[in-house]
Amino acid sequence: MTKNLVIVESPAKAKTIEGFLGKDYIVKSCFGHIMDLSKKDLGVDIGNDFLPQYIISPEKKKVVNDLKKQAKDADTIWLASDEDREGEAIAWHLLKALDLNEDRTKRIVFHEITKLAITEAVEHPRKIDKNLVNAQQARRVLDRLVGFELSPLLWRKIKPSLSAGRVQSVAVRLIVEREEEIKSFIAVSSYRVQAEFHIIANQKPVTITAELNKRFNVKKDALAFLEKCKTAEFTVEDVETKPARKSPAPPFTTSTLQQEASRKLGFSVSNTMRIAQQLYESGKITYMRTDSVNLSSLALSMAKEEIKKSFGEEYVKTRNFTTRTKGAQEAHEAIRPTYLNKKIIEGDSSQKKLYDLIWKRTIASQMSEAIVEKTNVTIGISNTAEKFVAKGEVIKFDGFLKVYMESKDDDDSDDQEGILPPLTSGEKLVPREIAAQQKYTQHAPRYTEASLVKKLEELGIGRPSTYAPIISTIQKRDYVVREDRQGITREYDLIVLKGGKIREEMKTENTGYEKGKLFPTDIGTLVTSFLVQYFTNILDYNFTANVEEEFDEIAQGKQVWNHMIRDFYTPFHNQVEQTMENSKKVSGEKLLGQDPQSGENVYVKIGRYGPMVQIGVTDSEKKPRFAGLNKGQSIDTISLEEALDLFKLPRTAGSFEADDVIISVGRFGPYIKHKSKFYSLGKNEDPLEVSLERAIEIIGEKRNKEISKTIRVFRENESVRILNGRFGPYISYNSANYKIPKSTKPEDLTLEECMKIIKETEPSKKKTVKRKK
DNA sequence: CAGTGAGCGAGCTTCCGCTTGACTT
Repeated sequence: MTKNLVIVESPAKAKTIEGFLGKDYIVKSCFGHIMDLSKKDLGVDIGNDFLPQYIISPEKKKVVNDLKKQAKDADTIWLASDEDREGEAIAWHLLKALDLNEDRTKRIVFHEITKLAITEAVEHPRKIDKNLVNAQQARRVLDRLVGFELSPLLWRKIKPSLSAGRVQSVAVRLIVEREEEIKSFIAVSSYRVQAEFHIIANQKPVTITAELNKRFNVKKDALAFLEKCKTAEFTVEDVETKPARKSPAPPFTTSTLQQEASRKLGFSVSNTMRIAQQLYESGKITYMRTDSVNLSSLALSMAKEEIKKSFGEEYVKTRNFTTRTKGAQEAHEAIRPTYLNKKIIEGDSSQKKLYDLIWKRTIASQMSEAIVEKTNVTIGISNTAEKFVAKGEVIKFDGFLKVYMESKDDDDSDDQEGILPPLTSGEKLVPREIAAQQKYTQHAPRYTEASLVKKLEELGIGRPSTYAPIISTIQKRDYVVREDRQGITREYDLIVLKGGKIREEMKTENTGYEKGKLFPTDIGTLVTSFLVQYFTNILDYNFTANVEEEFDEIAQGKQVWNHMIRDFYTPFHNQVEQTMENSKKVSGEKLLGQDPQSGENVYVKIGRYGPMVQIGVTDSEKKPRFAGLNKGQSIDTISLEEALDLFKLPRTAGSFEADDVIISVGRFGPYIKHKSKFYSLGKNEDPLEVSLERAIEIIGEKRNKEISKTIRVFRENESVRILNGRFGPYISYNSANYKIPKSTKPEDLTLEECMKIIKETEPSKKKTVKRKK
């Protein structure tokens, strides 16, 4: 009989801890939350003081039953879920779901997985903190009420299946408003003047680049300035050097890891988390969902050791970072390598890269500051008051920079500050070239997945475990798309003074090119403007921060959780009802123009299935015609001509093998239909232009592919085929697929054997293909 | 997988935060 059962949230953690505790302890995991609000109705009994209707989550039934059995055999049950609001609730749910006796149940917490931390935790058990549990209930109930009252409102007023919530709606709002800001942005230009001076230092020619301390708004002024420069003398007026220090960034949290992996490695947020999970499960890094920048004392001493060994004593400077993040709960350590003396790990290339990043960041965080010397040289111009300024930076001691430097989001800073040669006051300089370049102001950057996470974290919205899911939810709901967009070329002036002559040039640059950025869709924009209009309070960027303060008061026992919920819900529910009654259905309808053929109005709007064009009106005798917008089109930007083009499909390209070849665009893009078979059209094919010849070619290509993937067909029964697919050979029969046992060679199968496999195999439960349409 | 958008109107959709597997044919 086991004396002690310890329950933690993560199975990987369970494995490690079991090693620390010895044979009297068995450690199991509950895989996160085991109970949740019922999904039928609201799951909250409004009339009964907001009593939550908990059920054991269906996918956790097995886990709970297993734990129940283990608990029966144990003398003492140790609830060791994480030390935060959600963890406390998990402990409480375990108590309830496992039907535990409170006298032999103990609650323990630790935020480092070290033997010392765990044995200490076991020595200091406590009771479940009911206040903290109540704070979690308030959080959970509030989210449910907001989500399950706002979403149905959207179904009625905009379109079915839409969703809204405390977190996702604000995330979308950020992207929508950034786009609006960009749309109304007007780039203004000014002329930046740079001079190149050549001097001889240590018998070597060196170029110094200096920038004028003033920009000219108009070309005329830039020209006038260069004209003056023709005859001017340039003198070094001042050389100022001052030392500066640079400090390393704190160790990784989930959010900063996602940002750096995106900037330095180009990983998407979900990719980063998947790889981090693999590293965690194989024991290479600590837990990857954390908001803490704290390192354990063990980690600090390991870092010290490693830095001393690899770089020398003078590079060591251990420090404790404190979090500045709103609402951080710090149940875990920062993300770090488990063993800091392990510089390189086994694994695939992405694992190696991510590990390397984590190792460097962790080590650098415990290294000395870098000492730099900054130099500012002011160069006077004899016939005008403006000055040229040259900036230099010299690293005197590299410190942590030896290992790691954090990247910035805007990496297009073109002022490279290098080393300046020694200059003295009064020294005369001769310019080799002075150039005035027309520079345009930039709009605020669009969000990337990672910079959105950064912003959400700043606002205290979302948690380490939810950043990646938020990003995918708002894309799944079609509120936001992640895309690359082509830029446009723009002309700019370049005026160069060289050899006593001024030359003017018109040059072009590419601007506005976007890679992997988040753009709002028509639906995202419409839903956001609806919610902002009627639920300004919920969509407020500070809403989460404000309710978090109240949750904290509940956790401290200063407020009763369902009172807080009542104070929120009463006006909120009233708002919902008012909106349901008073607001009209919104579709974002816009009149594009008239159809030249019929003279009828052409509208674009959001329909039941998304953005569409409509010719004519519904209440006229003639039925209106409809067409859905294609991918990449927007009701905001589509032209009348493009809209009318959508009605040219489907079209018949001609006849092939006595059947029509029909070309159209469906949910998955443009396609060819022939003999009730579908053939996708590639990116480079225009469905309006594709000829019959090309269509036949595409049909032929697909047929050839089919043949090459066929391993065997039976003449006696052509509906049974052995095919080669993504996951290896399989049997296809009546549009259902069957696995081939590993022991048999697919090419040797007889028809009888195939039929036997088909009969014996349970028709595999069809994956519920419920998709957003 | 692949045009659907009223008319009649069933029954469905939805939140956030904890955790990993299942196993694609």
